[in-house]
Amino acid sequence: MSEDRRQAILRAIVEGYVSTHEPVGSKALAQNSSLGVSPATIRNDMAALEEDGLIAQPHTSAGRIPTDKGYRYFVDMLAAAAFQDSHRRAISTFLSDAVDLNDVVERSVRLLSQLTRQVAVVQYPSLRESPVRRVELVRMAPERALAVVVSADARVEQASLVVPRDLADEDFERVAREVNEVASGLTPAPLDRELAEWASRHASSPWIAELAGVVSSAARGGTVERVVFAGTGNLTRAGSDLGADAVTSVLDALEEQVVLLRLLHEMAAEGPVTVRIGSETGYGALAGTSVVAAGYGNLESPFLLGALGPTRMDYPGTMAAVRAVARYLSKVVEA
Amino acid sequence: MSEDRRQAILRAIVEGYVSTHEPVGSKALAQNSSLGVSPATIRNDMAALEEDGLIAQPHTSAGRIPTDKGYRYFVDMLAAAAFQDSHRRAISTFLSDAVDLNDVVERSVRLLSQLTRQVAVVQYPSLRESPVRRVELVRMAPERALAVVVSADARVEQASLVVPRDLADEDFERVAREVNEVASGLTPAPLDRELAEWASRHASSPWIAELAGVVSSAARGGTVERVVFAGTGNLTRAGSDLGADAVTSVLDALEEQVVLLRLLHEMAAEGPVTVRIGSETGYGALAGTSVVAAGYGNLESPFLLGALGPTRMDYPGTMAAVRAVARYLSKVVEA
DNA sequence: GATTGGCACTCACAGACCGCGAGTGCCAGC
DNA sequence: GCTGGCACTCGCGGTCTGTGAGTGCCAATC
Repeated sequence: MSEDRRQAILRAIVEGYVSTHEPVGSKALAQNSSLGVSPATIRNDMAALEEDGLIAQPHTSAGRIPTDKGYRYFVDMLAAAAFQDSHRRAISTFLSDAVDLNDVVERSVRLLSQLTRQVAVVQYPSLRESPVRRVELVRMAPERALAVVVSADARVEQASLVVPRDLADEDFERVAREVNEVASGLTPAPLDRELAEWASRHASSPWIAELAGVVSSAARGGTVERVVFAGTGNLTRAGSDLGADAVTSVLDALEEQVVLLRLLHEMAAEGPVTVRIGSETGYGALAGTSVVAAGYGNLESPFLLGALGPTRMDYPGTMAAVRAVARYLSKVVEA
Repeated sequence: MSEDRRQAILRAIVEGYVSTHEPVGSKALAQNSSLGVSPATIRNDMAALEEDGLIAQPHTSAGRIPTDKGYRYFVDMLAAAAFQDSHRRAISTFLSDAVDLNDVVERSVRLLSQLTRQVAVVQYPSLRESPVRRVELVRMAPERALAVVVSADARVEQASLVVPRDLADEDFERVAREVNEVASGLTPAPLDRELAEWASRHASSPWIAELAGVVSSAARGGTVERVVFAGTGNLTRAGSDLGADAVTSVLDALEEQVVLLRLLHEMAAEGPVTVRIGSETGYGALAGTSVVAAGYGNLESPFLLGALGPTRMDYPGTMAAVRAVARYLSKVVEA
């Protein structure tokens, strides 16, 4: 029993099940695929594959379907997925006339969801290393102010802070001018130092320390990590395996964002394009769904993107699309 | 056959069906509701109601369920829905510690989706009438620049424009200073005049006219109308009548945004809290779903919010929640 | 030893059948 | 105009059965 043939059989089962959504039996396999062996032989190999936990039968007299572990094996043995030329063309036409960064991100999610026919997720990039261009300080109420940090790459972050109720407007304006003088032109690292030093000169006004902290973190991209989705409709589109409950919990998880971001972070740390299959995600809410993730931008601390769909998904195609969009976004962000 | 009793019967049918999800029959109605008449009488009235197209039976030997028209009648005869005190408390605790406008909006959608157990939609308010505080002009590439307009209420809008490739950086900076001098402190109406006048003084540089236009429209809140959702998971949560197809098309419509915004606009024009039931929405994709919408903010040209769910929804409760959140947002925005 | 054909077995699925009961429409009587 | 009574309808859930795809095992073959 050659190890090669078993791999071929597993591959055929995965591909068959992905395309037909039905358990695949030994006979059908012998006919359709070009293995050149009889059903009985295939059955023997299938028994071995089942022993290894790579495939399973939904019920006794049915064909086999891949388990999570089987998909994993399949994904790992994928050499390099062919990337359709149509994809490449779609990317350029779809994204070429984006006007700004937000637009690029939004078009990218849409595109990714269309290419993969899955739910696409892209994290907004916050270009953390570009210098601060200007800090706007606006007094919203007697004791509340809002800091708007505009960085040189036109990212805008805002954060609110509390100011003393009895602070005179002139003093407020003066501080607003000062913080601009201190912060303008600095990238986050020196910015932190300068702001801390500046705040220490105003030790008598604790709100200035708060302001310094707020500006520092805003310059780093703020504390919030935002993500956008597209293609949530694909979860229920005909052919999705997911039951109503599964869809509900996935939608909830998407809205939650926290869970999703943590998962994507973990995955991006592991390699360029990574796949988590079903239970591998480690989140009960995502049982039955797989996630294909990649990072883009600075590879030290990348921004995240990915596609999410039923375990029975077209892994090669999805991985290729995710990789392609990640590359494109990297180019845009790095430029 | 008193007209009053028929209304009471219709009301009982709607309420019964909404709470049990099952067709309601004459016998059950006679027992549970306090109509004080026999099932036979109710049957007669039911026959009349069916004649009028207000109710229907899914199959011959089943109870009655309301039609879209029946829900409409029910909604129209709702006097004033009692607004639970728990709602009021939820609103204050949930929204009290929002830090800025975006935060308020995001908390509001979440809240609305929780109160109604439906999909909630809120349009981002763009406070169009507040004065411009500052215009940032950033050159992104030799022939591309980005204008960031910060208004006094800390709304931030950005838009990109094309500049001459051979424009010297000094000239660019000078124009950046000028546009600030011209625009700062002006509300949209005078802003338009001043900018147009300023641009006409620079008639030899057509890109300045473009800049003026871009700033004008950004000050008005930009061209994009963004909306946020929450509670999409409620579409598939147990008890939702919607089939997989219906959910798919609703999710698609939500992502589309255009359709949804148009619908909400139409509805907001009609009154404070308006309801579209099933086919009344006029969009095939929303068959089987109803929309409860309201405007908030300036009632001349309000921003929009609403809740969206299966036609079999709790109309009084949903309308009350939508109205309450709209009021709250109005207060925040007007302040 | 790997492969193959044969064979008995299992079991989900679809269709047929059926009884129950909720609900109806109609009618005669109050 | 309301009510009780009654015959009728028909969807739903249950059981039953035949069919066929698919299996596991075994003996024969290469």
